[in-house]
Parts: sequence; C-alpha cells; structure tokens
Amino acid sequence: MRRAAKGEPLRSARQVGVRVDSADAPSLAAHGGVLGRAPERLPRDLVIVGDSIAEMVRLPEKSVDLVFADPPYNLQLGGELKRPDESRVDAVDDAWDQFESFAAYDAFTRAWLLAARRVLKPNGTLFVIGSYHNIFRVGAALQDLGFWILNDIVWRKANPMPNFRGRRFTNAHETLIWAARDAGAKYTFNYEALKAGNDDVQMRSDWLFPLCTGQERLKDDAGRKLHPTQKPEALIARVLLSATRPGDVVLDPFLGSGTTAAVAKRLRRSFIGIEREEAYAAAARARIDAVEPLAEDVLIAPPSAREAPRVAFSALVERGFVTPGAELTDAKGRFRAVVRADGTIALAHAAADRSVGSIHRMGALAQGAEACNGWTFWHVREEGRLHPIDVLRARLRSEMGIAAE
Amino acid sequence: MRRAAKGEPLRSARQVGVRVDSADAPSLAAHGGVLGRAPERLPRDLVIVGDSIAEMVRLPEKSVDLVFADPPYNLQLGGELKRPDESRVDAVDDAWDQFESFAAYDAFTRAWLLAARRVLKPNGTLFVIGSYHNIFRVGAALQDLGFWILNDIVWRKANPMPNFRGRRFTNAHETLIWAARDAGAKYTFNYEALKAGNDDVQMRSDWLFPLCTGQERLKDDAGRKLHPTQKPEALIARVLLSATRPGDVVLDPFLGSGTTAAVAKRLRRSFIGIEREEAYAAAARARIDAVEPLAEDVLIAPPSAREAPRVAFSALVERGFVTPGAELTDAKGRFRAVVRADGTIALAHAAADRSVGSIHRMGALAQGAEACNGWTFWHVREEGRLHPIDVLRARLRSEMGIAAE
DNA sequence: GTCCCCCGTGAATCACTCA
DNA sequence: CTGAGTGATTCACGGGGGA
Repeated sequence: MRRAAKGEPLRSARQVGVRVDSADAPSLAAHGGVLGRAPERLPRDLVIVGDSIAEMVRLPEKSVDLVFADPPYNLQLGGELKRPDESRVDAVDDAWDQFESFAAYDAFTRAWLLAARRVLKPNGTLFVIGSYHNIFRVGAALQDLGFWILNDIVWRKANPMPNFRGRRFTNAHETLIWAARDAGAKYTFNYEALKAGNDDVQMRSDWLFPLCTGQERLKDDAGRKLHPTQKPEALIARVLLSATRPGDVVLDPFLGSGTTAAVAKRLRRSFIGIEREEAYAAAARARIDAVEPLAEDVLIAPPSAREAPRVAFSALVERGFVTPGAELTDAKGRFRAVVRADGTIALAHAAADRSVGSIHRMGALAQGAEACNGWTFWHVREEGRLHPIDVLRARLRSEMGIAAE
Repeated sequence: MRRAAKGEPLRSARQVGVRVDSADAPSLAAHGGVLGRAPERLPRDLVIVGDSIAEMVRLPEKSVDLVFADPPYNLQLGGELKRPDESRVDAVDDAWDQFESFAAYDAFTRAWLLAARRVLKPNGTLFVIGSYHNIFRVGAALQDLGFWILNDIVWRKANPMPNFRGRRFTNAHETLIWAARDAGAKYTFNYEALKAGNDDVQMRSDWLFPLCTGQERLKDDAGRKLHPTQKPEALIARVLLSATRPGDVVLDPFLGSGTTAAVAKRLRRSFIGIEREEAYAAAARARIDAVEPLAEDVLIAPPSAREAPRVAFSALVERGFVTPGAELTDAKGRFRAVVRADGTIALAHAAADRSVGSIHRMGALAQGAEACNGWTFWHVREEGRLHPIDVLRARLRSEMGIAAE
C-alpha cells in the first residue's frame, strides 16, 4: 500500500477541529495563514495537516515546552522477507521512509531539528525516537546544532519481532534521545515523581514496554493496522510524565496516528501535532476526541524534594493494571488512598502537603509507623475482593516475562 | 619498543609475554611516515605500544577477522586529539570550540575506522562500544565509510552508578554497534550456539551484565583502579563467542587494560592489541600471561544445520535409505508422491509433465506454495510411523561422519 | 463461563551454491 | 555476473473459536 508520494506538494496548513478546553486558542487562519509569518500566540490542542518543517516555521518561536518526534527511520530494506511458515512480513516500505542517500536524510534531519529548536522554549527539551538505521545520524545532528544531550534511553521491547533467518541478534529495542535546547538549560525533570513511581529507586535509561498491539492499535475500515509504526501509549506517557508538567505544550511534528496528542490530552498537557497525511490526521482527531483527561488532582506533582515522602509503582499505572484515580485501602479498610498518574498515591483525609507520595511512605504515614512495605500494605478491590497490590505487580511481571531479570 | 617485525613468525597464545619495548622495531618515520610498509604476514598474540592509527597502518590489509574497539570518547583527549591539519584542539568552553571539538573528534573517528577497515578481512566485522557522548558520531561515521550496521546492542548495566544530582535518568547502559566491513558480507554469526545458550530462544540486542568490579578489576600498586573504563570480561566474551570462531584474529586498537586480549586468549582466539600507554600495556601483558586457554573441546561449536555437509536426496536413494517406488506423504497424509530411481519424486494424481521433480519443487507444487523444504515436508512410513525424510538424511550424515573420521 | 489451541502479526537494512 | 535451485528459519502476545 502506497502512502504519501515523495515530493508531493505541501498542503496548506489546515486546522483540524480539536478543541480541548482552549476556547481562546487563536486559529492558524486568524494569523493570516501566510507562509513564514508566525503567529504571536501559540495555538493549542491542534492537529495541523501539512509539512513538518513548513508548519513549524509558522509557529511562534520559544513557545513549546517539549518536542516529541518520531521521524522516518530511513530503513533500507532489500527484497521481501518471509517467516519460516512462508507468510510475508508486512514491512515499512512507504514512500515517506525512502531517502536518496544519507546526505539527503541528514539534510532533512537538520532542517526539522532546526525548526524544532526555534520553536522550543529556552528551557524546553526534545525527545527523538529511532533505530540504528537513523538514530546515529540524528544524534550527531543534534550535537552539531547545539542541542545538549541529557540521556539516551532504550525502549526494550517485551515482544519484538524475531530475526527469522537467524542471521543477527533479535532487534529488540529502539533508542530515544533526550536533549535540551542548550547546554546549561534549566529543563523540567520530575525526578522525585519518577523515583517514587519506581519503587524508590531512580528511573533508569532502559525502559521495558510491549509493542502497541491488540485493542490499542488503530485499525482501518478493512481491519488492517492504520499506521505502520504506531507507538505504545505507555512509552509516550513516561516521556511526558518525565519531562513536562500539566499545562505544558507538547509538539509532535510527525504525529502519525496521534499517540502523542492522545496521551498529552489524557495527562492534561496541551499539544500541537503536525501530520502530512490527511487520513492519519483524521484518525488522530477522532482518537483524541475520545480521550477523557484525567482528574486534575491525580496529576499535580507531588511535594517536591528534600523531606518529601517518596514511593513506588508507576509501571502498574502506565500499563493500566491500576487506573489513576483508583482507591487503595489497607487490608482492614481503615485507611484509604487514591492512585495518581505518576505512580504516587494520595492519602484520603490527611493534611494536604504531606499526604502524597510513594505507596511505602503513605502506608507508613497512615499507620504512624516508621516504615511500611506498600506492596503488601495497600490493597485494591477487584470483583468484590481485596488483593494486595503486590498481586498486580506479580501479574505485570509474569506478563512481561523477561522483565524482572 | 618492539613491534611486529616484518615476516615475524606466528606466535602461539602461550608466548604472549611479548616484550613490548624492544628497540628493533622500525619507527613510523622509518617506514616513510604515511606509507607504512605493512608486513606480509600478520603478527599474532601481540601487544603493541603505539598510536592506534599508525600501528594499524603497519599491519597487512585484509588480515583480521574481528575488530573490537572501545575508543576514547571524551573530547579532552590531550595530545591525542588533533584537527585534520594537525593543530591541537583547545579547551571546550564555547559553542565554536565545541563545534571544533566535534569536528576534530569526527576526524579522529574516521581515521581509525578507515585504518581498521583496511585491516579487516572482507567478511570481517567490527564492534565499537560507546555512550551517548560519542556513539552517535561513531555510528554516523561507520555508515559514511561504507560499513554495514548489523545490530546496535545495548549493554544494560546491572549495577550502574546512580545519578547523584537527580537531574537525569540513571545512565544505565552503553551501546555497542556491530557492523560488517561491507553490505552483503558473509560474516560469522554463531546463531545456533547463542540460541542454545539462551534457553533456546534467539539472543536479543539487549544484554545484561554487571560492571567490572571486585577481583576482576585491575588495581595499581596503590590499590586504585588501574584503568578508568575497564570492561567486564563477560561482555567481551559474548562478543567473541557471537562473531568469531576459535583461531580467528581479533584486533583491539584501544587495548587499555587488555580485556579483549585476555578473553581472546581464554577462548582460543588470536589477538593483536594496540595501546598507547606503556603502563596499561605492561599491565595487559601480565594479565594475558596469566590466562590459561580453555580446553579446546569446550569451545567446539555445536553442530549447525547450516554448515552440515550437503546431502542430496538422490544419495539417500543410491545408498538404499529409500527404495525407488516408496511412497512419500506429508505429515497429515493429504498429499502423496512416489520416489523415483534418480532421486526425483512423482506427485500422485497430477498432470504428468509438471508432476515430477525435486522433493522441494513437488512439495511446493502440492501445496500451491512458492517454496517448500522437502526434507521436512515429506514423510516416509516406517514400522507404522511417519518420519520426515530429514531423519533419513541425518542417518546418512552420521554414517558419513563416522567414515570421515 | 472457562480453558486451550490455533492463527495472525510486529519500524527488518534477515542465503548460499553452482552452472 | 546472473539466475535458478536447494533448503534453512520465529517469539511473545492477543483474539477467536471449539471443546
């Protein structure tokens, strides 16, 4: 199936009517819609159909808190590949992923990175995802353009496609680069929340998530995957929870099926998505419309810092084993707490500034004890019965199989 | 200091105590500078003290099976890092200098990669390890120089150093790039052995190993770590077990504390190590001397179907393992064929002129498939039970094997 | 309703020999 | 160098249908 033809004329920017509590967001048309003239105010919660670079040029400079980009990977595939059972692998052979040469890919990369850098606030950061086909070129371009790399991050795939011919290692990961606009920038990093959501240990640079499959994967009318490279929401959620705050503006210049925008809306971040193909933009729009933002109180950052209680289990939340807003109680139902999106919990009926934190600290606080294992202290009610949240953790671990290691 | 003299006889792995400081080695200048005369035969099991690039230039071309490189990645390389015009790079303290530093690092990278590529056999491969500081530049240079990336591999550190300031994700991995000298090369990859050693599932691109600590970590006389970036032997062992065979030649142009050479000797690979610093080379020498190679029989590769001697179906007929006229069926008995005296088979109930051919063609024809492995598709009945004809081939091979010994 | 088996599928740079 | 023939090769997960 062919998608956009290379060299297809750029579409004029068109606002796609997604309104998310931003009645005052000026439309792009109101800004003249003229090439090169950037609006003075940033539009918000908008899917723009058009060329990434041209549309970024039309946005005001220094206006975006985070850029998340999933650019074409420039895969260079030979003939077709079959599984051992003779079935054909549905490869990414779309025109938009074809480049004449490394030089052409580099030029494209530098152009969109420059446009993104202009739009970023001075303290804004950028994530790019890629594979070994393109990520080295992207990383070198980032450095050349003055971005300051903060981390490279590995998305370990729980269920990658095998190497069918047995000629290489199973290609079981992709790489994200996290970079600040400039060296020395005071970027956002929700260290405490991430640590608290990670069993009180620092979040590492290797993240484990399954591929986007099943119900989450968007399908077209014929039941085929709508987009060849749809990313899992859990991955994007961790990115946004790591490096943005509620209300921040997230720009995705290669929106595709709209994952970044959908997750941003759910987490009460604003978004701007640019997508070249009308069909993808339309699907993204419908997807975003169906998203209900999480309650604000589960998204407020926990009391930062020093004496602030810290705690656990964001993976369960990210993966949907526990829903933000769900209620936890102890075994006898004497204490209650509410799960928050970043993996911290909020005690019910307690003084506000000390009542949010990790499952361990809040368990201790509830009992007036010095320490507490939140995994066994806190319970969730399922089908009328109380289970310790440790059971959910066990489920997640068994689902991931290789996860614990 | 002594280097490999031209035509020097091969050394055995036990003669590693090579004097690295002998005076008879010709200097680079003696070779006419740029045009270093390379020896006609490759020295083996040798630690060379000198500059990586200059010493690689002195080795014969197309002589090395694997290059493992752990290049310096900080931009303050002291006297080592020079601009292409040989001028020295100043301190990195502003944007311009930073760009200059990247350019200088790129020039250094291209130079050593080119030298390594020249020394590699056409089917040889190269591993480079690095972090986000340098790996993107190395990867892009690899691609620009014509190397063909086979995998990027993530070394997940079981016990990484925490991020003390809490401003980033814990930097918990390093990246290796595995690349062939050229696209289309027939490189060595011990697929079956790796899979067998990994609970019978393919080895993935994410490897988990602890840092090099404890007894394995070399210490100086004062008890401090001898080398700042000593790699764990387990990591290098997996590299060598993946992409080399016993007896292959492994070159490490940045030998450091000698891990690559020590592991190569233990695994009965030959090695050439180049190290600039006399102190590191001396420590590496002592370390290598203490290594006892593993017994050969624990290093023999498990039988690989891919490398098994080819046996034609006609040989089975000629040798009486199948009788002309015998009936073959598929596993479910839906298709039937008759064995002919010349090793072809005839499909039952099919048009005559297209119904005779090889076990593979007829298997494909019977199923209406494009291709078919006749060895596993067709079965014979023996004592009431169906066996794939592959079983008969295995019997013949084992007879041949005994005869060959 | 539950369990189990079968089938589909995922950003993939995925043979080798001999005539 | 090209083309044809041989023949080697897959893991985790989700969904649907049958027992």
